[in-house]
Amino acid sequence: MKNAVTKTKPRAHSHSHQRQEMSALTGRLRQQARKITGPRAAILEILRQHPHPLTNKEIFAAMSGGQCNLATIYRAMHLLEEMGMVKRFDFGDGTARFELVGEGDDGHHHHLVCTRCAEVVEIEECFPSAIESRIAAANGFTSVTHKLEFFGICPECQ
Amino acid sequence: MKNAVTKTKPRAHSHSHQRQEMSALTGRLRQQARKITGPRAAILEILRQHPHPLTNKEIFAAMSGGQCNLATIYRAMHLLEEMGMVKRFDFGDGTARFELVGEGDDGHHHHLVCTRCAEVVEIEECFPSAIESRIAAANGFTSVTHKLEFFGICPECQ
DNA sequence: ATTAAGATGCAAACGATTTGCATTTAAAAT
DNA sequence: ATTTTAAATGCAAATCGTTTGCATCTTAAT
Ligand SMILES: [Mn+2]
Ligand SMILES: [Mn+2]
Ligand SMILES: [Zn+2]
Ligand SMILES: [Zn+2]
Repeated sequence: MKNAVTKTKPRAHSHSHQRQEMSALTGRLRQQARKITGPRAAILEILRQHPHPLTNKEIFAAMSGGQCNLATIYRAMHLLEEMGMVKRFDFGDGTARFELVGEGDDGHHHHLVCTRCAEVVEIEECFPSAIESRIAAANGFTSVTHKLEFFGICPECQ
Repeated sequence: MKNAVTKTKPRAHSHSHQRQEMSALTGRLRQQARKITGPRAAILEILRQHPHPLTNKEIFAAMSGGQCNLATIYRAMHLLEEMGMVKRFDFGDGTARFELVGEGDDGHHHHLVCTRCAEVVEIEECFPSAIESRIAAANGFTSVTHKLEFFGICPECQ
């Protein structure tokens, strides 16, 4: 039995940031009859080790020797997004960012971004669903969701 | 005396949507030593009569006979944004949208957008400042604000 | 080993936005 | 009213993130 000694139980964040097993990731691809290719494995590996959203260019740069074409990354991110394996985020700078999403998790969460140095903090809080429901009802809308990001100056940059 | 009979007092929205006088708008430009030009007058006039954010292309299309060049609109929107006369919004479709802002108003507010027909509803509610303060404090950030937009299916499209 | 659907690389195409530069113009100065 | 000049415009070319057509490859099933 491992870890028999007292140990702080790891806090499971609502948006699961515990790294996913590579096998679980490739398994999800196989289930959908998609191929496990070099580029895809490399992309998933990079996403796996980053706790914050990455741009396609950042993913591309993170690959040692241009393991694949940038267009391939764009295509892969679309596929992964459709499959619900990654979530797309928009920090308002005209560049999409992607984060790996845990199995069964829809990935909905928010960030606090430093407008000086671009540091990113993962945020647990969400827009109060009671208020959102009220907004939806008041306007006759259904399936209402939201995009929400926070911006400010981080401790380092103040 | 007009309207002597019982009448519902018009609800003043937090983000002033009462149309601004053209003279007030041009006055703000003059104060900053900017010129009142044909294109700028046309742009302000169009923004004045639209309660929802407009894209630059929509503003351009709203001008009868190509009263000005699209690049001029882009430049004007940057100027107006810097001057705090318009607020930029991002609905996540890669196209900026602008809305006229009342004098003294910072224009901060949110929208509910139909993902089927793109109908836009102006929203009064805002992210609870108490929670935002807690998020800022918990992470040592200052000057924290947020971008927030709601998405759903409007009554027509359901 | 064969095969076919799926994936990739590459370059061209795209749409929104920005920019350089010659020309025009609003508004201040005379 | 005329002159003057900083500011603004038009136009075309450039930029940037993203998408796409197509020939070529590769995964994974047969
Ligand atoms: Mn995140
Ligand atoms: Mn609005
Ligand atoms: Zn949320
Ligand atoms: Zn708000």
